[in-house]
Amino acid sequence: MEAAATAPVLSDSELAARLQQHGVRATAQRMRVARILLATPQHLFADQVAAAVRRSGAHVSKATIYNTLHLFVERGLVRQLAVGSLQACFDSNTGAHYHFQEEATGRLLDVPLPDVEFARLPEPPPGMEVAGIELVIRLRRK
Amino acid sequence: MEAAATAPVLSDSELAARLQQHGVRATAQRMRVARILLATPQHLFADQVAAAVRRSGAHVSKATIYNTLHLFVERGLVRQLAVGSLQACFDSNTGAHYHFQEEATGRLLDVPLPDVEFARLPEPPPGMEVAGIELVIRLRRK
DNA sequence: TTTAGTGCAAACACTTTGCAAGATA
DNA sequence: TATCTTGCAAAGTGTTTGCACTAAA
Repeated sequence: MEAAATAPVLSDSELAARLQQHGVRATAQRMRVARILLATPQHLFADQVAAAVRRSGAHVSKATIYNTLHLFVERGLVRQLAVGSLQACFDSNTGAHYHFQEEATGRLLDVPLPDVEFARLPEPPPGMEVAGIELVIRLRRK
Repeated sequence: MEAAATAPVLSDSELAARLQQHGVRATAQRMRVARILLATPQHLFADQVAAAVRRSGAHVSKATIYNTLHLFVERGLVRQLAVGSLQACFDSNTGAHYHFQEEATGRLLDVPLPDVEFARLPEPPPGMEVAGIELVIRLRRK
């Protein structure tokens, strides 16, 4: 087992504190989303968040799911990714990191920042600077 | 000027040959799409292809645009990218390469393969191997 | 009591599909 | 002729919006 080191599970009060730190009021619905997405590092599509909330016994409307996810993105609680599928994917690991992606399933796995090192990177065009680097290593079954 | 080296413009007969080489029959509609997308390296959304075709004086239906683009992808004439926006982007540079992306506009620029070099890459999970590496360097105005 | 948040349904944008008509080998 | 290709319109997805209702500061 190595999960303990990489998947801290946050309690409700820790989650509420986290929302407040980011200027997000901890309403009941937002807490339900936070429990799914923020309590542990996750990569989920909006509909997966909705399904997980429903599975947990509550109902949160589609509009509120999207409102909440966008608010979380805006306040830096979550990062929005564009990977392969045409759905928006929400990543609750907000630290800098990269991804593996299984070709067959689309599933994402985190790659910690120090596992990648660049020996050379291109010069940005004049007047531009690097704002971030997105790296996806696509995987296939051997 | 350096465009000449990186943006070869293909003639109709060269385009037709290219389609045939990939087992794609060169119908009138497919040639119209090929002229837009394949004659020169491009990153275009489906609707941009449709608009460009229309602008060139012809009409090709939405269904045929999509049919053609998917056929091109399937036959390796074009690569489909998922970048930022939730639209499918079609890249007629099929060689291995990476991308710059301007944050503000979403515009893509090619980064030639040799401009990036990795000093370290993560070990794929057991049973998996690397199928490809997607790298997007996001740019902002300095 | 004033502002912020929620939920429904309708609207939207992009993509795919079914099928009849047309083009090609 | 048999097959492939096209185009229209309709249906599907995923996402966003308008607006009345509710909850919170």
